[in-house]
Amino acid sequence: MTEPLHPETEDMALAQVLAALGDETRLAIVGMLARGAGEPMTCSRFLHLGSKTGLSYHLAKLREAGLVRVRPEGTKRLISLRKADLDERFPGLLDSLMTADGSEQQA
Amino acid sequence: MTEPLHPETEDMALAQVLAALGDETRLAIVGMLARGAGEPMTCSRFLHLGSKTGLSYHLAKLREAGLVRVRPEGTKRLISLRKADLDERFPGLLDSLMTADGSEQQA
DNA sequence: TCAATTGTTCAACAAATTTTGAACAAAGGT
DNA sequence: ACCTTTGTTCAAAATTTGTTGAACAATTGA
Repeated sequence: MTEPLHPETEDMALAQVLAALGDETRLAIVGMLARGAGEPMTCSRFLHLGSKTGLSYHLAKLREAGLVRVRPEGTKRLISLRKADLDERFPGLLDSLMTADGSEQQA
Repeated sequence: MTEPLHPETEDMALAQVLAALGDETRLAIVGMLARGAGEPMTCSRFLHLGSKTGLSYHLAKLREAGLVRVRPEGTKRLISLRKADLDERFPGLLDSLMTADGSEQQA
């Protein structure tokens, strides 16, 4: 099992980030992480959103786009939102997304 | 030829908007419109981005997501960014996207 | 009326994405 | 050593997305 690869902050591509977010499952994952006050979550926290295999796939998409960081910790993987990096690369984007996402939850 | 359909502002779905933007061609179209100071553009203005048919497809995606308004004018179609509607529905999103897109152009 | 301009629609195709299940890998606990 | 937990990898199948070219529709101008 090889170390998970993450793009450098400056290598994040806008279209790739938006494509990664343009999926209900992945948007829900990011929403949970954003509401989680920066605390990393294990993959199993997202199991209600899909199958084990499906989540592995979606989390890889998010990681490759630069949205999340994955840190192996024993047999688990700790997933965290790359908030500081995203704010640096795309100022204001994450905040506006979370505001928008929050207003959708109500409806 | 039936009138183009547009979602109401409150019916715009975040994931659909992001999916529409998660494509280089469509992101380029929106970028041009955003830099165009609100002036509507005809489809032919985007011809350097792809074929006539392809643009028709991509513009429909943008229209269905709520990003652009399409107004038939004679034999042409005037395309405009729904900036006010987007700012109302997703405050700050468009601005952060255009800032980010601008900073990508340089690289 | 005829031709040119502007853009859409359709069907076929190609390509990328997503889902599924089985098998595997690494670490921890007993 | 064995079993459990946690998550990945692989290949196949299903689905969605994007592209192409031919035909069409509406408007404009000569």
